[in-house]
Amino acid sequence: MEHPNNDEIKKAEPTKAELEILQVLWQHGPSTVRFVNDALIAQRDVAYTSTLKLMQIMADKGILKRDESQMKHIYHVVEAKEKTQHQLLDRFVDSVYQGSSSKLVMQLLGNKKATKEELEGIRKMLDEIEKTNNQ
Amino acid sequence: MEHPNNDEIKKAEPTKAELEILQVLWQHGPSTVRFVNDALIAQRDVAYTSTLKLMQIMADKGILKRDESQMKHIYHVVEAKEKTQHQLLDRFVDSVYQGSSSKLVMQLLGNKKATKEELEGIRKMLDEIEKTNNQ
DNA sequence: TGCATCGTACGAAAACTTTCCTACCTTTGA
DNA sequence: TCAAAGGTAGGAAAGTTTTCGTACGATGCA
Repeated sequence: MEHPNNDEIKKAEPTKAELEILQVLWQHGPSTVRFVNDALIAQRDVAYTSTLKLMQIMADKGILKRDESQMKHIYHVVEAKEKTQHQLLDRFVDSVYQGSSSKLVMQLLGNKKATKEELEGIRKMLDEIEKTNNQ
Repeated sequence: MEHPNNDEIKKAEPTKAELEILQVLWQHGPSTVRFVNDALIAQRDVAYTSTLKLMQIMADKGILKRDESQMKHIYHVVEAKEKTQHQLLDRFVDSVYQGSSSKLVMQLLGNKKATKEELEGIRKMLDEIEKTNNQ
C-alpha cells in the first residue's frame, strides 16, 4: 500500500449489492437485518444470511454502524445519503460522460425519463443557481 | 434460464474495465488492440494481453465486432454510444436515485460540477423540450 | 422444561471480473 | 535467411463480490 491512510483518502464505493442495502436504509432509516432482507426479497430472491453477511461487511468497512445493545442489531448508514450519492454521481459522470455533466443532463432530458413536473423543478433549480451566482 | 433469449432481453451492462475500453473506442472510433492499450496505459498500468483478452471477451459478448481481414484486427463498437450511455444512466438513476432523474439533476447542479456554460446549455435544452411539448 | 423460532458469527464456495503467462504465427529488416 | 518485433488465442491464476451452509446462542411459549 502506497499511503498508510489510503483507505481514508480513496473511499471504496459501495458495490452493487451494498447499494441495494443502502437504498433500503436511506428509505426507511435504521433497520434490522430482517427488515432489510424482507425489503430485498420483495425484489429478488436472497437468503437471510446473505444480507446479514453483507451488512456485517459494510459495518466492517465503516459504511454502516450498528447498535448491538439488543439482540436484534440495528444498523444505520454512517455518511449522509447525499454525500454518497454525489460521490457515485461524480464517478459515473467521469466514467460514462467523460466528466461532462451537461452531456449527461442533455441525454436525460432528451429522452422522456423526466416528467413535466420534474422539468419544472429543474428549471426552478437553474433559476436559483443563477440568482445565487449573480449576487 | 427462464426465457430462452434472456441474453437478448436483458443485456449485461459493460463492466468497469470494459467501460474504459468503450471510452477509447467512442472517442477515437474503430481501433486496434494496440491503440486501445496505448490509450489505457496513459492512464494506468496494464499489460497488452489484458486489453486483448478483454476486447476478445467483449467481442464474444457482442459488445464489439471486429474486422479480421487483416492481421491487426480492428474492433468497433456495435451499439450507438448514446444507447449504451442511456442504458447505463437509467440503471444508475434507478439504483442511486430511486428512479428520480430530477433528484439527480438537482444534486448535479447543486454542487459546482457544472460550469456556467453548461448551465446555459441545460437551460436551452429545457426550452427546446418545452417548445416541442407544446406543439 | 424443552423445543421451535429467530438471532449472530464465521468460513467456504460460487460467481464474476481482471490480469497475464505461454504458445505459436506473421511480418519486418539487417 | 533468420532473428526480432509484434500480432492472436487460450487457459490459468488472482482478485473481488456475492451467496449460503453450518454452528451455536437467545427468546418465546406450550
